Amino acid sequence: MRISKVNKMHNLSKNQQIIFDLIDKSSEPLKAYAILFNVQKKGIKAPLQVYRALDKLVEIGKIHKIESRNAFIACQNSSCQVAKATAFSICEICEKVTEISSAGLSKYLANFKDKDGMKYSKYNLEFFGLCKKCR
Amino acid sequence: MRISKVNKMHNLSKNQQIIFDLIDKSSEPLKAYAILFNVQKKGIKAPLQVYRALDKLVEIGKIHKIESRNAFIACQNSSCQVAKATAFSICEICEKVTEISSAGLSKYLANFKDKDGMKYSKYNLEFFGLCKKCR
DNA sequence: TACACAATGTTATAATATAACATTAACCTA
DNA sequence: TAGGTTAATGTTATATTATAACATTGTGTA
Repeated sequence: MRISKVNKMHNLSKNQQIIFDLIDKSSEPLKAYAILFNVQKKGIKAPLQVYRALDKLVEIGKIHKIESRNAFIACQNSSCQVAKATAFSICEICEKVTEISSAGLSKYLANFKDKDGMKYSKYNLEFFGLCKKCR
Repeated sequence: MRISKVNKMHNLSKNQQIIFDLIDKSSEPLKAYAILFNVQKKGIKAPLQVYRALDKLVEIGKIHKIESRNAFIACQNSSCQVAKATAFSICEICEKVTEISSAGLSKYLANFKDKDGMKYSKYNLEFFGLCKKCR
């Protein structure tokens, strides 16, 4: 069965798949050079190969970048197709990161208008605090 | 009149003041090495001098870091003493950044609880879209 | 004065990310 | 299925962002 253009799946390329698998099975966000180190045995030798795969994976929403940490985490939200509305909680002690999926929050932010009545197409929110274990 | 310990003002040091002034008069967020270039004539020669001043200024809430851009902007919100609750709008074309001060938004986020009932002490929110001019 | 702490100065280096260019693979369509 | 198009890859070099380590100086206060 052919995949139609409209519903086109994001079939990952070789490098993209290797890097996604690594991030997906990681229990914590991974940094680009940690990824590089881990995939060198699979033939990915250069930073640029990693960054290109990361860029694509972010673009299609399979992973997200935690901006305050320069690290990447797999999308936890099965319905998230594009990286356009993301929220995370970050523990300042153990650095555990969790993707927040709250219908209320995302609705509130998607509808938020600034003073000029401006709405935004995209957002990223990072909460900081202490996780249950670290309190 | 002496300044009491409790109400201590943040008297900026020489380097902190130089760097704050530069950021404060800038119409756009500044990157660390752009700052370095600009203050070399004032005797600040090394990246570390810049980063140390930036760290302190962020800590006391005089400036904020725009995480997605690795750039720094002066706090627009006169009541903001600490960098614990920040929100910005970022134009994806002209890169104009504005600090959002919305009582509704900050109240909503300050009171936001995740699925486990967890509240957070701090957050950073970045909205992306097109500014008035760029639409 | 002298103690404590914050800030500075300096050199070196670590960590994060992109430029530029050549090549190969995958996909579509005529 | 040939040929054009785009995405992905490989590779070397380099740009950008940030911190380590250590010595010194300034500042407030007991």
